[in-house]
Amino acid sequence: MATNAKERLLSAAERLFYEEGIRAVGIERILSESGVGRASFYRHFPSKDDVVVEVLRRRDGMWRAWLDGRIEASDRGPAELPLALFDGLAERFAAAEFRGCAFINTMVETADPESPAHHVAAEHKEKVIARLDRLLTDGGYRDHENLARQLALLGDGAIVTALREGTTEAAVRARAVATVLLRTAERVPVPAHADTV
Amino acid sequence: MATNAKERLLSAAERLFYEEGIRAVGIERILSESGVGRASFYRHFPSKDDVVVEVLRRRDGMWRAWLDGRIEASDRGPAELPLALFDGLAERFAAAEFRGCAFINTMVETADPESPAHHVAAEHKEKVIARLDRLLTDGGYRDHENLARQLALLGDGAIVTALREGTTEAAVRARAVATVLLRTAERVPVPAHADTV
DNA sequence: TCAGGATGGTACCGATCAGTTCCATCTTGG
DNA sequence: CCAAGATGGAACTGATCGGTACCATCCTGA
Repeated sequence: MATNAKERLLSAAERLFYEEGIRAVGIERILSESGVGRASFYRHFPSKDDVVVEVLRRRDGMWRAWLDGRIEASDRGPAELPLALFDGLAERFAAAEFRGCAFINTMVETADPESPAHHVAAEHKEKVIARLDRLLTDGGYRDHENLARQLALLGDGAIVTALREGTTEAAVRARAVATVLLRTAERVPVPAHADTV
Repeated sequence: MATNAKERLLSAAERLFYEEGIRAVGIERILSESGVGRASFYRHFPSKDDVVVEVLRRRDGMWRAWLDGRIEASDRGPAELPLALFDGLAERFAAAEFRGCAFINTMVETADPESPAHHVAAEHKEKVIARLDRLLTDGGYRDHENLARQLALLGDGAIVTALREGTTEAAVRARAVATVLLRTAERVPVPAHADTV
């Protein structure tokens, strides 16, 4: 192989889909920007829809690995570690290429909730919520599942708000709400060296 | 005029754009579903983009009128009247045709932040925030502008969450967060017959 | 060295896109 | 009652869509 055409296709498609939208990007664009021939494209993917799904799967993995990295790198204590999500979002919003959440965007663009792309996007969010749930459980929060879903809702709200405003303010705003939420939440008594929010 | 072709065009376009997305709906669909001739379409609108903008303007007016109605019809006291937003969202999420927020969807579909459609969508959100701000001011909240933006962020988060989940739960979740937010917010002392959150 | 597989390029397909033009018809105001 | 304007229908444009077929070339493993 010349230099892994499939990989070049996926990375070009991922960037273009995110920056301009799935429907807005034609096969031609993906081919020219990746330098891959038309025939090679259809040797690797049966159709454009399959590329969309595979791009989303990749991005799901990358995104959650990024979140894990932000959690590990955070100097917050266990009780306020969930706020690392919003610390990370603030960075993302500042990026020049920020164009919202690829998964929300996909669900908006792909109206059909039964489409494979919609499912992958929905599954991504559930995985993120599961991660937050673990974080909150470790932080000693009683109603961790409900809290996880509230934090995820706040995160998504921040993302669409940042897309509209074009600034990072939404992350700070959402984090402030999350902080109030965690402060007022019930926690189970932790045995030793407990830290507070 | 046969029976106001322009009105039929706009209402058909509004429904189709919302249900299936702007890019996904071609002129042909709008024509066949509205029963308007092709030539008549271009007599009323220079291009499809102009229809998009006018549809959004209409929807902006309708949406905020609906919000005002929900506020007026609410039996909540001044301090918790802002929660009427989430009461209303719960109803919207339950509707069969619910497909998220037309303005968020437009900003997602229309990648270019300088496009007229994007601007109309962004302005809509600012007007909603201004309405919430007035509500919070009347409710006696000190940091009303910040609170208004936090509630709007919660509302948008609830909408995209509801789009993903397909249930009304997100409205309840967001309202719970909003309730905590209002309960912990500082309020100016009100003279007489003050009511609490 | 040579064969086989992967590759990039191009021509092509039918369908659909937004937009233009022309025309027959219908409605309505004067 | 009739003229003027608004209308719906259809044919057409050039561009682009996703997808197929064919071909010359290049890289690599045996």
